[in-house]
Amino acid sequence: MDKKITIYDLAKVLNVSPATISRALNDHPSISFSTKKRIVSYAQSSGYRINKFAANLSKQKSNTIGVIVPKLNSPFMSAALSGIEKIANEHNYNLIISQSLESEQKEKLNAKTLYDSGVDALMVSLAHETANYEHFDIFREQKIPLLFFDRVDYLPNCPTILIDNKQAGFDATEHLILQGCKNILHVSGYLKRNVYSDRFNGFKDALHKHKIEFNPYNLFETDLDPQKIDFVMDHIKNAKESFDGIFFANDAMAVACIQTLLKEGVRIPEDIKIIGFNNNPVSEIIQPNLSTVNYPGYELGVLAGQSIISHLKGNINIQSAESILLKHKLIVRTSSLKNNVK
Amino acid sequence: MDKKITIYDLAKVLNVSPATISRALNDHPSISFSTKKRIVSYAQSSGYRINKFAANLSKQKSNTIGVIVPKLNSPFMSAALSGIEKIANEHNYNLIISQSLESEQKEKLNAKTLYDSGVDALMVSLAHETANYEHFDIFREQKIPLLFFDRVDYLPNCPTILIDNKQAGFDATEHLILQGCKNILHVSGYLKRNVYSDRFNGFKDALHKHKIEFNPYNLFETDLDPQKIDFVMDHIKNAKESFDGIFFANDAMAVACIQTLLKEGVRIPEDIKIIGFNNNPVSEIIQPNLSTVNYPGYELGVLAGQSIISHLKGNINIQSAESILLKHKLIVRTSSLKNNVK
DNA sequence: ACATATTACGCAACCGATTGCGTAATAATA
DNA sequence: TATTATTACGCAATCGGTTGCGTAATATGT
Repeated sequence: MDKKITIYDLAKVLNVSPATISRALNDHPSISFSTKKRIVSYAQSSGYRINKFAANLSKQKSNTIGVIVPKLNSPFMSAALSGIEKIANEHNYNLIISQSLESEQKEKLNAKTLYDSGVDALMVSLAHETANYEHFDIFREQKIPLLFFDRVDYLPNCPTILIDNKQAGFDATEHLILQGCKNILHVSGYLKRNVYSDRFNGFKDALHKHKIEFNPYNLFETDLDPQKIDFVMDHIKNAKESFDGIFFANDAMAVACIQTLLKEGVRIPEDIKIIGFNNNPVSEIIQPNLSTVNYPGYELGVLAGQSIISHLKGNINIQSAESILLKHKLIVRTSSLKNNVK
Repeated sequence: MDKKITIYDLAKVLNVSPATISRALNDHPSISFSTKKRIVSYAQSSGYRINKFAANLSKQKSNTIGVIVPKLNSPFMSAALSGIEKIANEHNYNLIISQSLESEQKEKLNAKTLYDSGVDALMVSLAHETANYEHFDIFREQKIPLLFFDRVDYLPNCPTILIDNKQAGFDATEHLILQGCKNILHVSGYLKRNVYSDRFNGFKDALHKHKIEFNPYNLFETDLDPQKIDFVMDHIKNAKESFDGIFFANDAMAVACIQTLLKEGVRIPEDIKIIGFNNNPVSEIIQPNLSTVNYPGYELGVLAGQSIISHLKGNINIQSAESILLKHKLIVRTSSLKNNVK
């Protein structure tokens, strides 16, 4: 119905210049209170809406933050995104979310698109595949804040937000050892990614601390797709010395394994003790309840959001350019317990 | 380092007008093939990047789709968003995602913000609270495509994408009846929302078809927060005639209930048969496995994305302005079976 | 060879808000 | 009262593409 109304229309009606309108609407100090009120109230009643396209062009910023994640639909990632969105929303930033679907090429394309879209900042959780980081150069050249969360790498001046995966891997492994495990299998994700290599390193450290030898067959690298649990099962069955404990790099895989093992008559935790990672909702449902490591997705998202916002608002203290490590927490349930007591 | 380079810079170097640059880069037919090639290749090598702010302003469109959902972090919603993102991405649209957190006020604010941001279309899944729809008027006035998915209402010319909740509710209920249930409780969400009222109506229809009387205590309205399972338990215990079947409007609540009932010594499905809704991953994990209704989130997202894109591209056949009902599917597992056989 | 059609591009207005600089009007100071 | 400082606003350039209209150059038709 009504045509779009601009500050020029307002200016004409109110007998002031468009500049005054713009300043009044932005609460600029050099406009008197009375005209400010007059302008603002008329703008309201007339149904004026700012044209962000024009504002963005002249200010060269968009109040938009870009996010690239591997997949939207995982409990962890959607929790993280939820936290990010909450903070962004509170600070009047829009969130453009895109998925790399674990493909480096898509990640590169998304980065280009988001750059072209003029995002004021970019938050990334890396795809499994991603091996080089040239697609982020342009952001760094243009001084567009760039932050990594969860699946990170360490580029100069790029904050990272994640938990201490190495320590968490250590804790999980040591827990199994303290429950009596002597021959532990670690089912890992792609070791190229920090989150998995760190967990693996924690795993090795724990073995080392407790003078348990690490053999290549104690590690099984996967894509963590529970559909492919059979590969893991084969590895377990073909072990020279049967495993008495398994540390999974995520819960989904652990759950799939528990179900398969139970079906085959293996007792958990009596025969094999199992611990997962992430504290996925299913870990509390599966019988026996799955021990795991809590990975606070929502809180991580909130912190990541706050960090990027404070960058954008210019509160760049030295700290905020550093890594933030969130506290993880070992959650011991029955799947890993020596004496199956509550 | 390098300043931003514009089409004016290119024009100067290549001795053509900015208009020609623009047309060449947009593959406009009135530019000869040879100059097109010259311009495009030079633009490439010079590192030129379009300024979308300017392009958006002059074209008055942004290649951006806005999405408002109640919560990002639910298995269903993140699956739907994943599907939407995939389609949008394939068609070079950006997705701005925001959460209403079940608050009507936030939904209104988000709608305003997205409008101001100049989204080319809006996709909405309504908050529990939302009772009036004025915040969408501006979209309809400006002919900005508006689509509802899952939690919908029927505004003129607004496509809706969802499953046939009434039929699904009917199927779930009839299944319980056919398994021998005579006194079924329906634990519903807020009945203001279509998805829940439809399921409830299906519930009633099934009772009616099988000549089972419906009493007010056969319905229990909740916010479906599994934390508040105690209210449901109270209702169950205080029933005059004890229930022999429960139809939950979502799986999370059903699972919480199963766990509580089992703890109290109630046998499932022998004493009470239970069916959920959504086919949440936990439904396959819980013991006994939870019967449920499959609600294909990802597919729904894909369809919603395709529908909105086809609107935007102008392929507006009459069909695409209509509702789309996806196929649901009853998934029978052990939690509802008369004879507990596989 | 002359009229007409087509091709290939340039001109300049336009999208709508922002902002540095300048200045008239009013207030404060000497 | 004359002078300086403040206040409150207007002017006009700017952000960087897009696009309707006009036209010179070349091609086509008779």
